[in-house]
Amino acid sequence: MSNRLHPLEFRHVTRRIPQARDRGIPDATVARLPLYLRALNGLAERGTPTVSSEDLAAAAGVNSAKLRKDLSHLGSYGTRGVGYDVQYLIYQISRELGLTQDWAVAIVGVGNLGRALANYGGFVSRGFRIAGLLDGDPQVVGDRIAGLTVEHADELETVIKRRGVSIVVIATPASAAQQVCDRVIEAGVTSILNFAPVVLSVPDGVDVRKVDLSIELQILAFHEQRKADGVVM
Amino acid sequence: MSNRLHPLEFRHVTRRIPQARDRGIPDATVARLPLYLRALNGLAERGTPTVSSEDLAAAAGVNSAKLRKDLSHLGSYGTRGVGYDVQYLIYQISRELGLTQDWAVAIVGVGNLGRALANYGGFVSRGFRIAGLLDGDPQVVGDRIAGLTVEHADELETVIKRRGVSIVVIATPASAAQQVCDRVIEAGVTSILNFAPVVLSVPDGVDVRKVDLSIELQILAFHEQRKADGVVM
DNA sequence: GTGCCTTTGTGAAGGCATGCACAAAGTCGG
DNA sequence: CCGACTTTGTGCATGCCTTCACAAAGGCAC
Repeated sequence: MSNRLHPLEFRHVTRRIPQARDRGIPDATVARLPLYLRALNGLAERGTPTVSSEDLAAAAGVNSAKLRKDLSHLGSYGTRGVGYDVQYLIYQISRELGLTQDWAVAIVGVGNLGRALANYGGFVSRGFRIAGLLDGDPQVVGDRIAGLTVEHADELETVIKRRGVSIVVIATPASAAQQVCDRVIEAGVTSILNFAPVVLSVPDGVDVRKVDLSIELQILAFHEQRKADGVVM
Repeated sequence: MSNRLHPLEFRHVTRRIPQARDRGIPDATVARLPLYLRALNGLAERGTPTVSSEDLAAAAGVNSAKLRKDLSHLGSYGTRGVGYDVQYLIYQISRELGLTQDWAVAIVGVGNLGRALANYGGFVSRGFRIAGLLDGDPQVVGDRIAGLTVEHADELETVIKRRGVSIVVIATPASAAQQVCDRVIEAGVTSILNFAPVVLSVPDGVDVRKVDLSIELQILAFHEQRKADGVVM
């Protein structure tokens, strides 16, 4: 028996690596940029011309040093003694996040959640255009939702290729999710937002983000129980 | 990701206190427990009696060492050479998360998202009971959704107190969220799941978790843009 | 131009999470 | 009852993230 490293032990290392070759922005930072963007848009609406890291941090609910470090990854866009120009920073963050371009999104699965997503204003207002709604249920196909007609899931590949869809939202039941996932990847999609309560298995190079509504509630329940147990708060 | 401190409050640290007979389970672990639970339920349905950390980790999509370390925080529930008893582990994790008790949840805001949440099966099946649906729009009040009648938001305090609601889901427009938040806290609620795109300001001792659908899309767009820019993957 | 005041950008330290590697512990066939 | 085998639980090293603290930079008043 060898006590050296097994040469084949990198099966589980296939995870996406944040790797710093270019301007490698830390994942934690990327996840907060949308937060800053939202706060900035709020300030812009009120006509605020500039904002300090302290104030912006408060509006976004983070520590100001963290905010400054996050922004420093994008470049040096602040002015010492003054703060950040709101409009300019909005543009820079948007550009970094890729929101200055138009993204075509398809939603697969038009149940309650799919409908809610289709009608959700937060997408359209940020450069995401819903280019297709698809469902496997003939009962639902043909419905008009948010200005779009629901198409049959058979059309998935066609819709993706014809309309240049690059991001797919999976809002199907758990049982259909992996199959849909495989098909959209086969059709060339490499970014997936998954609402189905399953772990999707995907090849390298494909990004999957998962939103699980019940997990959040379970985490809350954990903390709520802690409080009730008489733990010193 | 969690109840963050307000930037101006970090002098008097009232942070989560790990002391007290220290069963202090790391936040990162708590966030994964629901994942393990789901994987275990899948195994239980197929009648699997025991599972190794390797297999369970694969089903949950995590590293097996991480899984073992996570579980070790709950206690020593595995058997060396064999693995974990599926049913027993389900029970232990459920208990730790507080899912063995019944949680009354109220959903405020019955738009598209609120309706989707009310109909979402993942809640009920995990010990969460929807005890109230409320909305400020008289047009919506009286609608029957998921077996419940929508009540007017004026009833918020009454509903919370009479029905023992301990977790509130805010699915209102951004403009109403803070007001709803203040009211439910005043009524004694200390756990809030917020879908409105605003940073809620709450006193210490109140847990807020936030789900923002558009943030996830923006993070995907960031990575998608990176790929398109010809970055080496 | 000078000096003061504000605020950024970042070096450094500490904390937390991750994943490897292995000893300890338990099973199982014979 | 024993020895081989499997798998857990964990010490440890590593790296990322957060936060503090401060020097450097720029604005502004005069």
